[in-house]
Amino acid sequence: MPSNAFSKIAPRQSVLPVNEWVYDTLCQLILHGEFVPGVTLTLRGIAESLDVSPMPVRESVTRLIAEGALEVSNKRRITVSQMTQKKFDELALARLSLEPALSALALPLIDAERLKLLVDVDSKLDVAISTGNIGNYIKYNCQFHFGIYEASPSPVLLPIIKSLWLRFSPFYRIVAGRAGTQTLDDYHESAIDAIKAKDPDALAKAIHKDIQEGMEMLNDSIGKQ
Amino acid sequence: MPSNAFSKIAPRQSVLPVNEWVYDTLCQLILHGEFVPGVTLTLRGIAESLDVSPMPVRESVTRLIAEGALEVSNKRRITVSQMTQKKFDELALARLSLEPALSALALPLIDAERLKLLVDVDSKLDVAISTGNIGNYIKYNCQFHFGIYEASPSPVLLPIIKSLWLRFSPFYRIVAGRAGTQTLDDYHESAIDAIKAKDPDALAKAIHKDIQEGMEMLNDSIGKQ
DNA sequence: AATTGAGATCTGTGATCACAAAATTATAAT
DNA sequence: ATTATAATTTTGTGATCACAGATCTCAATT
Repeated sequence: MPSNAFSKIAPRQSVLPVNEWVYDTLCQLILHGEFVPGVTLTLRGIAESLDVSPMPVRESVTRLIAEGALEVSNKRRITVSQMTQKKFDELALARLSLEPALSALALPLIDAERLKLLVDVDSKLDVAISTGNIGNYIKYNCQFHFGIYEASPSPVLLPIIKSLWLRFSPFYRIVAGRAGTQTLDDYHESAIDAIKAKDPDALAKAIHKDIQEGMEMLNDSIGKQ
Repeated sequence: MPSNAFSKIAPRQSVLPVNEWVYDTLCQLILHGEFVPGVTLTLRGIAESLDVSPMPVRESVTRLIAEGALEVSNKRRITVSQMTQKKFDELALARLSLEPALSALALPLIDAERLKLLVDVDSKLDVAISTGNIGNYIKYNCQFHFGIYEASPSPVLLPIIKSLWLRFSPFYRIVAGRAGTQTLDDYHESAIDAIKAKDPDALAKAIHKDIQEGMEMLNDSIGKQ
């Protein structure tokens, strides 16, 4: 029997093509930190866990490898990407270069409804911090950032930024899980203020600071995974 | 009979896995401007042109779609990505943010041999400009830039930058082909000078200017493809 | 000449099989 | 008990088939 990658996945209901549903599901699992860096996955194992045939899994995994979320090891074994100092530095550089810029582009497209959503997500994030719920912290932090970015239907920047998140999220989860939420802070307030003030530069700066603080916190833990 | 995507491809000799050979081949064709934006491709057509089975083509095309080089249209038809103003602006932003930075990172790793190669490629590029050989211009311009970037084995920045090039290269070829080489300039000299002087900031600035000039030249042609 | 529509063909997606290389387990030898 | 070796299973890759939806062909009709 093929090794099980995970279990207890919500069954497919949507009318999306199977491979897209598989891809989205795997993305969510990765972004929310459900995959441990270094763990090896198998096509048949994922297929069984998701109750689909190996074929659409193969296509999704190929995509995720292209996006750097998964890696194919030495002798063709699929693994969840591990963090290295070099990768980390480049991820930080790319995030700091692109995410503040996209925030500024997206700001004019954030309407009242989306702002409300962001405020709501941020309050849930505060709850997650104070109650020590790492899983929710990861999830709501992701939702907050992409809640801003996705206001702009960016055909280039958004997929690239998503690929950056796919790369560091597994590592993020491990580190945050070990350190606990007491080391985490919420730098999103100034971002919300900037959105309310409709000030793109201020938003870019707030996101920049948020990323920098977060990545600095992570930086000490590289190699100690 | 399936439609032929192209013809006259060098047969496979290498010992790479078939899918990687197919991927590399398609990348080169795209980067060198052999694919016309908007053209639809078919898995079976590519497979026949490359004399391989459809399976490895499928995998390669999936990768290229994930990287934005190809697109799957409205009703699942594979096409070479077309340029839009929004895409173009984001590509320019991303290139200007990442490529100068990677240049600076790579500079300390450029040895004498690589410098010699860069000088050589640049002189070939000058010949291509003066003789009006667009194809060679595209090729050597690509080789010059990646000749710098690849000095640093960057696990994150390099693949992302490659994906940026895959997205604009088909468009680049069309525009350059219509305008002719008389509108093209060679801004690589100051980059070479900066490398010789081992001055990362100067190299970053030179690459920045090179990208800016090139993208500005392209900007007027959007939508007139 | 332009339009329509039925039949044929092509295309992406998913399923299944085959296979060699790798990994795991079982067995034997010291 | 530990190591060496043989047998078995698992895994990614490639090939082939099935199929529904899209596309194309081309004659019939207006």
